[in-house]
Amino acid sequence: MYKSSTRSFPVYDSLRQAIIEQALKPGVKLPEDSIGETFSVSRTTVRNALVRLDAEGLVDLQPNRGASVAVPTIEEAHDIFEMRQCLEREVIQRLCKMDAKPIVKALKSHLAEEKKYLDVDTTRSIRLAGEFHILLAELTGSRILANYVNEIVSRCSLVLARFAQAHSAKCGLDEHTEIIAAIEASDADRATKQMHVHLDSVQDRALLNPDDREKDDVSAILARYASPGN
Amino acid sequence: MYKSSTRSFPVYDSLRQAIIEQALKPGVKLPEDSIGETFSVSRTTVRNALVRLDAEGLVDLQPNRGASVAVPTIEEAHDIFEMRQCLEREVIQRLCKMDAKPIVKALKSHLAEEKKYLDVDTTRSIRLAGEFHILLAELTGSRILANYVNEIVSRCSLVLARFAQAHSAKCGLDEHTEIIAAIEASDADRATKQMHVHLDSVQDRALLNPDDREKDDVSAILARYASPGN
DNA sequence: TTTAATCATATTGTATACGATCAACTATTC
DNA sequence: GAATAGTTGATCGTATACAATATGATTAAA
Repeated sequence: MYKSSTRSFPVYDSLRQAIIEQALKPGVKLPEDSIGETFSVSRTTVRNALVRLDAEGLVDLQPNRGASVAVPTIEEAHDIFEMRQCLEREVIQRLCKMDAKPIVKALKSHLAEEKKYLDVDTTRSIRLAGEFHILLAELTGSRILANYVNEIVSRCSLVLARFAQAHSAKCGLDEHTEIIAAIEASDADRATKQMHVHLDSVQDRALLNPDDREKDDVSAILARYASPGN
Repeated sequence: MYKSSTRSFPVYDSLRQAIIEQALKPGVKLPEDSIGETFSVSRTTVRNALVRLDAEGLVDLQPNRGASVAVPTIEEAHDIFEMRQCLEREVIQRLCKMDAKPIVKALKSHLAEEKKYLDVDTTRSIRLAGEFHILLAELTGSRILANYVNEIVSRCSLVLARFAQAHSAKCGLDEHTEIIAAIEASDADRATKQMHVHLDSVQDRALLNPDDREKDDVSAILARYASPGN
């Protein structure tokens, strides 16, 4: 959908990757000037990339205020996870209606990669875990579905950056294994349930955590300091 | 998600509407210069709008070739309809878990509008029929889900523009009525089935129509003329 | 000391300019 | 007459320039 032959594509791609890998945290300002300097392009080009990222929901572009990494609210966070459940359920159900053989082959190959970098390269490991889900979606053969899953997985990273404590490195590799097994057996119900459980565990890490909700809520933080003693 | 206080918003919005209402048909070129003239803005501003529309899949933006209204392939058309089934199923299932009263009220009010303009203002009638589905999605309270439905409904218009013969004016008003009734009864299964049937009928109008597939395929058209007699 | 107002600086919004690319047309050659 | 090469006009990609807006600091007044 986005053609890579333009100068704005590398800018878009780098920013996107940085946001997903949480190098750029929610709320961080993204000034056109400085980004342009680091990539040696003009603001026009940077702006192009930012508009796209805004359309994808990774960046918040406010008139006259510039761009910043999107800061999902807790409500949006829930919506995003629900949406992800919906989309990935669809993925699983489609895959289970297809010929399992080539699908399982591709998935196992990916799983091997995941195993390889587990406990070795954390950043890469997390990226691969996300790409497992994108691969699943691509294997359905539906470009549109794959795009949506790609987008929603990215936004989940944003939610995790905002609300989750620390990344569990062992980010569900066993669960990925079980999902593959269920697909191999063409057992749609089991696969769906496995996926549901898997995504729930990711979500729980982020959201079943009432304290974090107040992370940036100034009044809530101050309330803790305003003890009766003062 | 898109702030309306910029000069590019009206351009974006008008183009979008024109594409949805099929005034701008698939494949039509969208030169930055002439669009800029009609809106009295510079190419920079037009380009901004086009990038957004490209991200939404309504416009195809090719490097050095400019923008044109997207021309969905038959495969994409199927993907889009399947995706729509998936999303709207989710909408219905969420609505059936909620308090039916305010939902049904809003829906019936919209339905009255639909009835009002049926056989009176075709363009408006078609638009209202689409907006019924967007309203359904908005009533779930999930902004993300509503956005996705909005996008996919727009893309369905594109598919219809590309493949369907003529618009049936009575675009499923009865079916809308039945869906509301099922929601009113909080009967998720019935509502889901109704929605499925409804969307299938829309899709059939477009795609169960093997001739159209070859509409622009020159060799296929010529093949019909190259009878054995020649 | 606090509040309000003013100014300076930084950053964005938009237009314009110029180089690059593409598409169509013409002219030349075989 | 067909094919290729060269040319021209239109359109796009990107940088730059200037106006408009926001932000933060400084000063003046209460």
